[in-house]
Parts: sequence; structure tokens; C-alpha cells
Amino acid sequence: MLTAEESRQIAAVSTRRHVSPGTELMSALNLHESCVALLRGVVKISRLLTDGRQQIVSLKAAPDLLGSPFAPPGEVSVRAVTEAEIYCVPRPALESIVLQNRVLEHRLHLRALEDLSEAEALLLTLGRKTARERIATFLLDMAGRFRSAELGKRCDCGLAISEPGVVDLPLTRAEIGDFLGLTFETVSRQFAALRKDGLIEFTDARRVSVKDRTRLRVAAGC
Amino acid sequence: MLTAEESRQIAAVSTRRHVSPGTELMSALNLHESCVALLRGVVKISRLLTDGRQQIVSLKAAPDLLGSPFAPPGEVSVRAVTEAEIYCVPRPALESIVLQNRVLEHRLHLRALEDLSEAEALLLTLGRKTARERIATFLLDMAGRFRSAELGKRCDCGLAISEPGVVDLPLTRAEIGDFLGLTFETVSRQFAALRKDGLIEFTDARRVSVKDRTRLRVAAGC
DNA sequence: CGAACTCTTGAGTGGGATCAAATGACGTGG
DNA sequence: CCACGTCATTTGATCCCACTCAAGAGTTCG
Repeated sequence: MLTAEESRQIAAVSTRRHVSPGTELMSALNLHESCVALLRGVVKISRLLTDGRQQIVSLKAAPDLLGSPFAPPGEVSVRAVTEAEIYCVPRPALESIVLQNRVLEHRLHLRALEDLSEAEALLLTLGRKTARERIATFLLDMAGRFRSAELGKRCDCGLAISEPGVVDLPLTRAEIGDFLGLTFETVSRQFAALRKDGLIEFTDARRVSVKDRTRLRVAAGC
Repeated sequence: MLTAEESRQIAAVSTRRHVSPGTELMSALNLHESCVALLRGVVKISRLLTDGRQQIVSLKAAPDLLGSPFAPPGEVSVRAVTEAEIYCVPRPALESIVLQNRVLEHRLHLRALEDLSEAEALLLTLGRKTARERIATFLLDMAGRFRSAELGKRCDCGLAISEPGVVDLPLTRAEIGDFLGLTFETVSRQFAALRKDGLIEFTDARRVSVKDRTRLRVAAGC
């Protein structure tokens, strides 16, 4: 995403941090003062209601940039899901780098449009799909993003051996619920139902194997 | 949004159209061949499931630009909600204009980030709010966007006399349901409940008056 | 070993969906 | 002008999916 020169400029003004699961990466205070370059790990971006209900609006896996130097204010929480390595970049510094580099701004623009498209897909899921459809949709999404490292070792191209389709879920059942607008009990029950129907299999609670991708796609409702 | 010169450039390569409510503005065929400048009226952008379920992901009121010359492919439907006046702009033409104008691309970038923020707010609504909270949230949103023309005549600034708060809803009950992930019966019932509780009043089915903005905000759940 | 999590599973409830009917507004054509 | 069809809306009755409450097992960690 960045050239060596750009990376150097950014690193020069940033602070590197290692964070554990659950750590809030941006407090409400510094949210508009810095962006975060995600070097390793997975983070969740959530919107909150005052009574504690929350909705995960986006999952980000390294390498990626969280926040935008131009993003409008918004009440979001950013927390590590796994162990993670990050750079905290002062917003003004990032802004000036981006404003000096047309191509870089164009790339950020494209990424914002992709994020928007992803958010719209999730809107369809939350607004119109059943619990079973949401879980199936989620599994297909995760299968495209978190293929297990065991099989398809070091195969960087996305088109690895897809039949074994083993996925390492980075989220707890409760987090999956917060992502899909469900309770963790419903998530657990729908996983059990898909397993009983032979669409998936679990080696343990966090490792799923997709047994029948075609039927899983049907179960996802499109 | 655009300078006179930019508008002229765009108009030169565009075709103007008047469309009636319900008209599809972009078929699946030309969706990636053109963008739409909305001059008058309101349109809805929806995502569809094969069995007919749909989710409105965004409402756009004139003046605005629909689609982006850089947007990734996505299965969306764009339909007029009210009578509308539009320019259809060939995508390559718009793309070249934007690529020649840094400031213009920056503005499109900012708009994409605002759209993303709006989409995230809707995600919270669809994922975590009750029917009553969704309707209250929707009314507050509409009150900020579609203040009735009767009061506050020709007052372009958004800060008009807000107490009378009369709103002209551009959507049918079914469309409101497609926006909020509810059925039209539930929309109708929740409107009735808010009316019974004295938070709002109807002069007719499409014209709402906000009687108690404070309690409506509480009802919106934040 | 106990505390704190995570996950599963069961039982019962309730909010919103579904099915159904009636009303009113509107335009169209006889 | 009225009869008619269409569409938007409201309201009632019933159903069911997902939520809630609860219990227990498996884990990790101090």
C-alpha cells in the first residue's frame, strides 16, 4: 500500500505499540488526533449505545490503516481482537503526507469506497437475513479472510486449495454476535445447526472446516 | 460542490432525464458505465436478495452525486423515490475530469467517508435497536433532512425554527421498512405507538410533526 | 484449587413477522 | 359523475424465531 519512502516518513513520526486482546486502541480523547497502522493482528471497530449494546461495523486484519486523516467525527471504539502490533500515527502528520501525494490519496479514496461497499453488504445481512443466513454469510466472509495457516502454507495468492477450507475464527461467540446483530447463544446454536446439517465441522470452538461450500452459499441466502 | 467550469464540462457529455417514482435509474447493465447527478428529488440505493428481500442502504436527496467513478462493482439498485431530475454522466468522462482535478477528488473522497460514517450509524440501528428505537432514530434523521416546506419557508440554512419540526416523509411505509429492516405493518404500528405517547403527531400519513424532540431522542436509544 | 472466561444446551417468553380484512385516496374509463 | 381497480395505510389475530434466563462443562491462569 505504501512505498518505502512513504513508510519511512510515517515511521519517523509514529510510535510503535504491542497490544493484547481487548485493548482499546483509541480513546475518545485521541481518536481525532491519530490514526493507526495495523502491522499484525486483528481489530474490531464498533459503534456503541449508552446502555452497553454494541455493533461491530468493521473487522480489520493486518496490514491495514485504521481511521482516515479526513474522517468525520464519529463515536467509535477500536479494540484489538488478537495480539496486535501497531503504529500510532499523528493525524496531522499523516494528513500532510497524504496531501503531498496524489496517488496516495487516490488509494485511500479507493479504500474508503471498498469499506463503504463492505458496510452495505453488512447492512443487507443485518436488515434482512435470518440468524442462520447471517452465520453462513459470516463463515463465507471469514473463509475468504482467515484461512487457517496449517493448510495452504505460505500460499499468498487468495486462490489456495479451497476444498479443505479450514478457517481460524479470530472472534469469540460474543464478538460474532456483536458483528451479526445476534446474541452469543444464538451464534452458538446456529453453528451447531450448520454442523448437524453437515455444512461445516469443528476441530475446536475456533477452528471451522467448510464441508460443503455450495450448500453454505445457499444457506447464506445469496 | 462543483465549480461552474466543472459543471459545464460534465453537462457537455451528459444526458438529462426526468423520472417518476419507482423508476430504476441504473440497470445492472449500465451501472458501471455511468454515474448520476441528482438535480431534484429523492432516490434510494438498495441491496437485493434473490428472493425479493431488500435493504435500502442509503437515501440521497438533491443535489448529490450517485455512484462514484471509482466505486468497486456491487449489486445495487438505484430507484427514484419522488419525481426526480437527473443527469446521466458516462463514467469514463467523469473519471477523467476527476483525475484532472485534485481538489475535486479530495471532495469525493470526503464524501465517501461521510457516506461510510452514515452507513455505520445505520448498522448500529439495524443490528442493535428495537423497532421503536429504529422508528425514533429514523424520524430524527428525517427531521434533519426533510423539514416541511410550509414552515421555515425558503430558509436554506439547516438551523430553521426547529420547534414546530414538521417533516414531509418522502417514503412509503414499505420503503421505511426496507430502510429499517422492518415490515411495513411494524412501521405503521410503531408510528401509532409514538403518536399515542405524544412524541409525534400526523396531519396525514406522510406529514409528521415532532412534538417532543427530547423524548424522541430518548426513544431513539441515544 | 479457585476465579474468570468461553462455550454449549435447555426451557420459557416476547417482539416483530405473517396472514387477513377493512378503509381511504387516487386516477381511469365508461 | 360514478364504478372500478390500484395502491397506501391501519388494525386485528396468530405464530415463530431469536432473546432471555439458567445451568453446567471445558479452558486457562494465577
